[in-house]
Amino acid sequence: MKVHALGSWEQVPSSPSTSSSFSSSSANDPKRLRPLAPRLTSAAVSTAVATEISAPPKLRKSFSSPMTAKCASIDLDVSLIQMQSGGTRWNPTPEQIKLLEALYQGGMRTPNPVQIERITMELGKYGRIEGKNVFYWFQNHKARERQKQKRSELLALAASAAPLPHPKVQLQKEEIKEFHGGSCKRKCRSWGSLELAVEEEGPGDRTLELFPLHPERKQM
Amino acid sequence: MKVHALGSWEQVPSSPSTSSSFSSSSANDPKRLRPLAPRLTSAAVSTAVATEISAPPKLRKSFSSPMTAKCASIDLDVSLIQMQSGGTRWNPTPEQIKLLEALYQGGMRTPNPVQIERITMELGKYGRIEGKNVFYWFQNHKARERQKQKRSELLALAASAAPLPHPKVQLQKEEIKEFHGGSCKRKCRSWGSLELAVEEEGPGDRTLELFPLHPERKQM
DNA sequence: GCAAATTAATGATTTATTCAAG
DNA sequence: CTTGAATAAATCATTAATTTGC
Repeated sequence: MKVHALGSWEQVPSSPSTSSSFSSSSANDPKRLRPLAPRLTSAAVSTAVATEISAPPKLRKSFSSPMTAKCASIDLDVSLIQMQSGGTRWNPTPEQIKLLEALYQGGMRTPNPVQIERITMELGKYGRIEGKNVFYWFQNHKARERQKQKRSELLALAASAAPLPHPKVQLQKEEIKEFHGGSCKRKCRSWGSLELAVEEEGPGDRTLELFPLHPERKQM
Repeated sequence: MKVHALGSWEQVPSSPSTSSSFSSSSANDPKRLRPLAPRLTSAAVSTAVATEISAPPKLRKSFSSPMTAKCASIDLDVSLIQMQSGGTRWNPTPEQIKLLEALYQGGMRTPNPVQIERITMELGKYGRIEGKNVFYWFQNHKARERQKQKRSELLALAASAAPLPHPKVQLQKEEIKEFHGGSCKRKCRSWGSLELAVEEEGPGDRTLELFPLHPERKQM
């Protein structure tokens, strides 16, 4: 068995089983393409999810342990298998989230590899999880907490120093919700026309630059 | 994919939240300050390396030393040596750079794991190199070429005193949809740039994501 | 009630910035 | 100053929530 050790990103398998990982290139080429397989129906999804949660160690074997390769040539196959087996993204269980948040609360922000491994193992008790999920969780959580902080600061600022009837502040959805005191739960589409001169819409809106040069070359 | 390994997680508390090892880590969250990275002691390094976990999103193969072309147990030693030797960063030889630039010139931007491995092997003939070096090189080169491009565009613009080449207009959701005619749903961000418009590669190309090698530097 | 349609939340990727060695 | 390395910010994409029309 070879084990390469530790090289930078490599993880050392305790058994010869894995390693390849290249496969992880989960979504390989069809990067942006809509999944060939039509989206699962909600029923199917529910079932799948439920099953998965209740029986973590079972599903998707190929996804979690592609045993092959250490040679590039095989990776392709692995990728295919992996894709077919329906690689779904990690969906944290309440227990997992609880623990992660506790750690974050405790001050953890960017756990090192050793810490990540420990956390992964601990969380593995509650459901399938990988180190990268933990890593990503901290990255995202940290970033989003920052955003929240920044926004609330802005909000406070706009509120305190607002001689203007309609402060020109770009509010985020959550803030708008907050602002309206929860009386208007959603229906964001119409929020823009409420008393607040908020013109922001859904998450799909963005500032775009016109004149795409070769849009057809991207994705398709 | 998966694996885990070495980490010995002795004594697994059933109530993780109290695990001292967890919270102990990064108690500080220096917002912007980047702590001086104290040089790791060899002992620390060994430990870190030995338990490196990494489940980097993509790239997981052992992109390590050149000399272990096919797999090997030597990787460990090389890594250690490299790290212990004062953590010198990769210093590309002229031959290596020449080849990399040739590849870039040929259109390569974000080589996939397989490609990276091949490149690493090839470049290994001229000097020590790891997959991550190749990865970083492409990332940086791409980014810096972009900066250069942007700067020169700005200069040209200032010189000609011409109006903005790409007027930014805030489109509404519906307009965006209409504008794109549904052929390209998203991914509009880089359209404004000439260079970027053509940079995309074939369907087989994948991007690699890095896993922080020494996150502990932030925390200590 | 229910299932399609919408919207919000968030996992995963990519790009921009920053740090610091040489 | 150049550039390898690393992190943060922005973005993309999928899943869960919620709403809506029947």
